[in-house]
Amino acid sequence: MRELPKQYDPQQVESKIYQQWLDGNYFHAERDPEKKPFTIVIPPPNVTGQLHLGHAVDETIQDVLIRHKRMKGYAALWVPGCDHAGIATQIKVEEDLRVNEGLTRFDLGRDKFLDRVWDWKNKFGDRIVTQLKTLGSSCDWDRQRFTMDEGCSKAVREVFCSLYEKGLIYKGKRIINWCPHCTTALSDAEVEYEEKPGHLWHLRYPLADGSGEVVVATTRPETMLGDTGVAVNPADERYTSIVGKTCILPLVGREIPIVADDYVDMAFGTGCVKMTPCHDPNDFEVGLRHDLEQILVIDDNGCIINGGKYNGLDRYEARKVILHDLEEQGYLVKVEEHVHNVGTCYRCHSDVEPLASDQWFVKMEPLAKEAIRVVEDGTIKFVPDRFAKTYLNWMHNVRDWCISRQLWWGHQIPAWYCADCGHVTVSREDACRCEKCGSEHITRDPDVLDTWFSSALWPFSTLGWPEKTEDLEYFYPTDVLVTGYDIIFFWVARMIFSGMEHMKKEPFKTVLIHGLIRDPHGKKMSKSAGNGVDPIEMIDKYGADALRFNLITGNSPGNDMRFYEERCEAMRNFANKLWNAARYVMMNLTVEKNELPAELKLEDKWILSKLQSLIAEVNENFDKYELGLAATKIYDFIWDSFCDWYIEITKPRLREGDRSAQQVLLYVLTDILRLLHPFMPFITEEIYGAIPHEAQALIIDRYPEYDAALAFKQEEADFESVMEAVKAIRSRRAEMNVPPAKRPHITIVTEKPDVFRAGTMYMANLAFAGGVNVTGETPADTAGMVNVVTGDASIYMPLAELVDLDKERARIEKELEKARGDIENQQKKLANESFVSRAPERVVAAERDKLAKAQALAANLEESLKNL
RNA sequence: GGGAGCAUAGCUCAGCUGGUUAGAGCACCUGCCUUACAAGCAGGGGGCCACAGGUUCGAGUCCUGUUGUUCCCACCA
Repeated sequence: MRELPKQYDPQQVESKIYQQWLDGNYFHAERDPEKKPFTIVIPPPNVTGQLHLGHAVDETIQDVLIRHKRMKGYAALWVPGCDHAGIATQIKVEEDLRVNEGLTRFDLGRDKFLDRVWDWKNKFGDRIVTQLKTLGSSCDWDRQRFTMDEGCSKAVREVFCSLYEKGLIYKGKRIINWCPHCTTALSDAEVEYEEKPGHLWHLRYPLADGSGEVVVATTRPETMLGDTGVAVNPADERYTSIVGKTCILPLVGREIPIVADDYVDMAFGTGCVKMTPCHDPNDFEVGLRHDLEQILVIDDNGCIINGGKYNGLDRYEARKVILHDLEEQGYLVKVEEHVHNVGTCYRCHSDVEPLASDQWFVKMEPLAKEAIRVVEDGTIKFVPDRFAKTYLNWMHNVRDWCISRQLWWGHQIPAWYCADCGHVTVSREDACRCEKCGSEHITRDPDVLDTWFSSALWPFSTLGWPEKTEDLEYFYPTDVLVTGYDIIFFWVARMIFSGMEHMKKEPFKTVLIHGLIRDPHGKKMSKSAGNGVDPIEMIDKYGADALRFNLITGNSPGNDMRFYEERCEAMRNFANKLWNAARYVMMNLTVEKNELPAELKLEDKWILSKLQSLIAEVNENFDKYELGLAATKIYDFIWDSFCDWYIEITKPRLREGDRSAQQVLLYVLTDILRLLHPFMPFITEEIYGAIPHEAQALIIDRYPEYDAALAFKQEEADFESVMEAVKAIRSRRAEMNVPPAKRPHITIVTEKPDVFRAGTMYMANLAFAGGVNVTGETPADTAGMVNVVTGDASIYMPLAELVDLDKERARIEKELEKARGDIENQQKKLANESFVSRAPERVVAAERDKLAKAQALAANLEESLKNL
């Protein structure tokens, strides 16, 4: 046993405790045939990123789950690791190059640039790991992985080749989303749409035969340079006569056909649509149906090409010039205000340019089938389940996944092109010759794969796949995946179909979704808005336990929450409260073993019984992933039941050296530490180490289970009668401004004298009594005494000099009136035949109790009034 | 256009399968440095649970609609 300092100092404790856990190797999960496995893989944070509050919530939830299961006796494995984060990391390194050396990646060349990125990764890769440790994460660091380590890279290669062989990966020319700033293709999921005010320009295209004109409406006039047709709806009678004719594209002079296609909405604009097959997905499709020419007019950097005098202009610059020219030459009919959705890059928020490009795709339809099935049939559950709908809706409408990225940082696509025969060799080993013609004139595809391609394999690649490892055998499928709702499409969906395709087994059984952390005004936290809160700063200030408790409580599953620093402070106070409660118990401790005494007093049974209810509820909450509720209940029990009542009650017993009180205090405190440990691991471990304990460390101690032998329902109710009396006395004294030093001898009149006699010892402390007399009969002379009444007791206090008789009478009458009202309500309710017959028995019984109590209270009040 | 969430005390939010008197933190008022804790203790004020219907013996909780608000998805130029 050690002395504990008066104030809890997380700074001193946390790093020390974390080191103890590491030294004890407690985070390491062994495959144990005697134990059930419980596995979580971490959503890998960006390797060069920094911990933000979003991570903090995510990791805290996972750590709570892992610690709980570990204490429950599972082989609990939490696999940590980082993501190489293709675009994000490459952009950072390029930016660094540009600022410090004035160079681009092309100046360095691919190999040298990649060396730089690896340097960067090695320099900053530890930062986020260190930060995870600060938070208390009990990851199995022996199993730490990286999406570009050897094993994960092998998994990526295997998956690519296997999908290619099955015909589920193909290369083709499609309209893809292109970010001109990141100069790479993006998947549909990586485009964020923003509503922006714009214009609808109506342009005049003269018919080639001089018989008239068509007017088309567009939001992007610069794309007209790539127009190769005009489309109208076949059912649109206004235009039937011109279908098949041609018109002349203004400024360019190209003769383009007018075609009829169902795609066109007759009601929108003029009903005539200009077709730009290379820069609009719909036009692309229409173009294929009508064999329209494809002319790419915007290049990788967002500048005009194949556009004559406009070549080289930025797309928005070109828009101005082209509009000017159109107007000048009389082709601009009118301009309307028009709000429309503009796709932006999720990394840099530049406007995405749709353009036709040769890219690699994953064919989604066959893969989606299984991914839909396992969620629909409940093999994989979403918590809260409404997110299953979000997921299914997306999966049902999913389109092929563009997986090639024009970057250097990532898994390079294992495809080689033959210069001689044109064959594409896709291979698990690096190819030196064309597999078809044997030519050595082959070049590797320079592109890399989408970052999410490798993270999609994370649940099994981290366990050793494609090797058949024992870890994979034992720990897969994983149990819970914890993540924010914002990456369901990016990651969760892709892990599910990947798991089903390559493992033939779901990657996890439960997807636990949480909301986003917002600032106190409800705004999204971001670096650019400058409203981000650094979790490390909060940990320095209030301790990791306080931050964790803040993040885990006060919100409901799947909903966003606002971050208030004051709540960290409140949780720090809670930690301190626990600290001092423990300190107090220890100061009075002479017993050396945690065991309950042979004889329990009323209040002992009360707290033990309350503890059992808590244990049962917390375990239930855990089963339903209601972590916030569990945490709140533990908080309430510690602060209210344990500190404010039980500790206060046992003070006189401790003063007298009562060992049984010590034993109960130690017993309850120990269970409290166990219950709270997953949420506040540091302080609980620290206290545990200072009191008599059996396990080597709290982290591997058992989690409390409900013990029916310690549930004393009758005593619990009895003691609450005493509590009620205490509260009533305190309340009266406060109303009357009785100074604390004034301690009258009180008389308790009750029909349960045994119950109240058991409480006389601590009445002095709790209710400021100079002495207590418990009797069955009202004292003979109660004149001028202050009388406080509860359902089970009528208490008399000789405070005559402080009493204003009129006020007193008015107060009692008011209470009486309320009691009578209650009685009337209860009687009415119980007289209702359908209530008595239909409501469950316990509810009816409760109503009867309530009636009896109100009646007793009323009787006591009447008596009180009479004696005034 | 489709879908989802939210609306409860001055503020931010809990309230788990419908069941006593709707809770917490912060803020506010009163009294206390009572030998674990002033990062504390005791007491207190403050709520037509958005609105309108419905189901039920009973609705903050379930259903329908309305209003407000936030978000996601979608190829209307």
